[in-house]
Amino acid sequence: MQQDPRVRILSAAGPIFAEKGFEGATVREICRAAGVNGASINYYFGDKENLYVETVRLARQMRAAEVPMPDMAPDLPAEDRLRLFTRTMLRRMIGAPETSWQSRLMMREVVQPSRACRQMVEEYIRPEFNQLLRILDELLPDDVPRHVRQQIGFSLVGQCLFYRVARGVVSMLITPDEASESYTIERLAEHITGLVLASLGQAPPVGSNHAQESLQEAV
Amino acid sequence: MQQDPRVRILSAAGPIFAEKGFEGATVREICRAAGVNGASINYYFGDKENLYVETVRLARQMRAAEVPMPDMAPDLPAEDRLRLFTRTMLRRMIGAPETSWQSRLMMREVVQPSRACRQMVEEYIRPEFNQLLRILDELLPDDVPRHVRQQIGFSLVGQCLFYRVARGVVSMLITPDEASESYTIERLAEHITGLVLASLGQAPPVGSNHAQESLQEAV
Amino acid sequence: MQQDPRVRILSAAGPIFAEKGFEGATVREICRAAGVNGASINYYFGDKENLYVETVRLARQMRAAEVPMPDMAPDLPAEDRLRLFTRTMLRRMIGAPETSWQSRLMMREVVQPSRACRQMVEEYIRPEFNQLLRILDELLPDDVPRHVRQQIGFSLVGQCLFYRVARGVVSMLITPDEASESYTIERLAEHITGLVLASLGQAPPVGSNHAQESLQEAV
Amino acid sequence: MQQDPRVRILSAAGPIFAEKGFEGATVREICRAAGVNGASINYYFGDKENLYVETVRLARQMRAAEVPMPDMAPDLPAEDRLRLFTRTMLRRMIGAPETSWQSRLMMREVVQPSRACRQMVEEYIRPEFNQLLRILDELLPDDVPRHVRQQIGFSLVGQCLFYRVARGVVSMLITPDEASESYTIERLAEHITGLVLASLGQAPPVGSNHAQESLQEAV
DNA sequence: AATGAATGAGCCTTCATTCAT
DNA sequence: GATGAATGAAGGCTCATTCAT
Repeated sequence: MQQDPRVRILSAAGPIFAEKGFEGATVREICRAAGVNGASINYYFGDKENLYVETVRLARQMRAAEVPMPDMAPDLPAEDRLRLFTRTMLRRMIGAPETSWQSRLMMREVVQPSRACRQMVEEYIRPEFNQLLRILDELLPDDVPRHVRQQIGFSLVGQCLFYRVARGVVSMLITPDEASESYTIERLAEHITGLVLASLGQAPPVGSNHAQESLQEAV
Repeated sequence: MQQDPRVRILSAAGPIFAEKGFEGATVREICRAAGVNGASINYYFGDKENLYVETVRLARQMRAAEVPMPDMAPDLPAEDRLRLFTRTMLRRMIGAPETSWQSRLMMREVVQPSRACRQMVEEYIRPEFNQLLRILDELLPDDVPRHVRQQIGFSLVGQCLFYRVARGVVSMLITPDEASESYTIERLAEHITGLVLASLGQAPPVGSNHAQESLQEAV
Repeated sequence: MQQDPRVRILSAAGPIFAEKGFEGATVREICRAAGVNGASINYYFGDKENLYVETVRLARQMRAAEVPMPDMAPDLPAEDRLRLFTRTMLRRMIGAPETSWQSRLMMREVVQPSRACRQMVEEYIRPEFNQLLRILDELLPDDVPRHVRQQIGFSLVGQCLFYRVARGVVSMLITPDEASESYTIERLAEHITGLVLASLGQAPPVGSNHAQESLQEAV
Repeated sequence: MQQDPRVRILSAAGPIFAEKGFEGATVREICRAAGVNGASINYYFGDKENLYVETVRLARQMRAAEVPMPDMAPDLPAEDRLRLFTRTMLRRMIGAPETSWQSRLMMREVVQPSRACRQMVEEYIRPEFNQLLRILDELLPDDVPRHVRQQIGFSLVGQCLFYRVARGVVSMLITPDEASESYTIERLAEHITGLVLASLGQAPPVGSNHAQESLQEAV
């Protein structure tokens, strides 16, 4: 199928590193899954750590390509752009379980940064965080200091990240019914965006529109 | 010094497991650090995994003991109790760097649950999450559905967790000056509590009081 | 029950050594089975090897006591005494599976002699072999040389031993029905005694009386 | 010298397993004796047990190759074929002391069967036992039941086996002079064959021809 | 006298890596 | 360029034994 051994190795390494971590994964296992010779990793990537870094890079690229941050028309209201941003983040975090190894692997890097982290931050996280800050700029008065804008951004990102990072714990704290009913990407995006906008005075308080929510659902 | 070998092993294992994870840590390394015989782990704990579980348990106990959730007077306004809750969480997350292995280890369990996670959730996380929900009950109308209350709770917890989980990434996105100036536990607690309360309509919008903030700082 | 720890250890060690051999058995296992402290073996017997030697000695003593070579009235025909001898050997070898650990352990010593073997030969095997030789003396002309008498004795003993030593192989070569039907102690004793006596001209040829056998069975 | 590491390992493992058994032997020891890396056994054989099974298989093959059961001309009298059979068995058991590890190892399997035993029985022992039964068929009336034929076969095999299995004990019961004089392979084969044939009525009683024996010896 | 705690040596196995081809 | 064979180092764990009490 895929004939470039480099790509085959990377594709095989991704899910394995994501599931077992750098230490837990073995080169043998990866080589077997990739259908290549046991010495190939050292041949193509030098050593295991280098392969790991490259795999993280690939994960980032695939994630950005598969779930790109949508082009946001400049005339779109900032509230809607914030909603789009949140929904995209959540999609990356908890959507598409069959390819979720990418976000899972990147999560590992965020939680325990290795050599692969710096690059991921500079080429992926910082640009998108700046994009988020630009959206917030339109929702905030000009004299709000920089660190406050950052922290609001972190608040939004943190809420999204939570459902990826603490997935296991969340599933212990809620019922399966609640999970399938109220913890979908759409619902969570709505909640998080609504909470942040409400905190900025740009939306009604959270909890005040539950009746309407129910009403909407009924429609 | 410490004479109980069990305790010495656990104390030595904590930072090592926290830093390198279960797979990355070796029993030899832990034994050397604890100054005990190489067979002691198997003697006292049966095997490595059991030691790991016990270490996670100890981490939870130490964390809960060092930074206990303060007793909250029933007559204290719910806003203040929410502020206390947030501040305590943040203290546990990012305070006391010399003992931060406990939270780091627990973070690992949250991110990648093992056998040790279930117990941690039941004995530590769920009770405190319920405490948070009770505080929110007082801040929300009665007809707000359960899942909304949960999600508001997760929003608050997620923001706190973020500064622990994404600590490395945050430090790449902000300057050291910003970190020491505006990312203290107090400031972050104020921000997060303010954001959540504002989103509930119980506090002025975030960003609206920056002038007062600057004023206070000047004093 | 048994209060002498030495005896308890020996009784526990017997079946374990018999089943797993010296290397395969562990002192922990023996101590647990005996219900004594893990250091008891070293305390009472010095080391594991010494315990093994003592266990072999005990096995010999128990075997001789439980299945003693019957007193043979001097007026009993030599043929009958030979039959008795053979039956006793077979009983020790393959009878009473619940207590057969003794013969099993002694078998190990015969096959791979250790320090415990010499004594077992002198105090147990040689006297009984001499007893066998005296029976044969009565069945053989005076001028048969000593080595022939020995070899006839070895032939008889070897046939008995075979069903213990090669028990596993025999059970693969015959059917379970054959085993329970024709490989009982009685049948085998009859066969072996008959074969030896026939070879000495003191009994009809083996295979010549099968009709009578069947006849007897029918009765 | 020998360049195939597999063969070197097997050759080194044979004597060690034969002497110390599966448990007693260590892979380190075998690797050192074979002059190969300590990981080679796992590399070539998977694990220690597999090496053991392969070593037993090799022992069987070498033994069969070194002392093959001779082709027996169909016109050769059954008595002579029985004599040949016995002599070959004894040669394998106690001949060629310098390569006796093969028979010793096989003895271990007979006495305490492991996973390697079944194969040894099916590919080696059963075919030759059947060969023996066919010889006996010619010496016995047709109406002798199957189990009697088997037991006569076991009687012959058991006598041969005895001198291997109980080698140590035999050497304690007889004098060195007797051993070198009357316990040679030839003499023992003659004795055992003679005893079995006599028991079938196909030869003069054992002990009746001692004079002729002495006479023959004198020639 | 007898034992619970503790230990050093050694076990088999797996690992990422190297090297001759 | 690419690989199958082979390896040194280290892994977790079990063992018989010791020693202070």
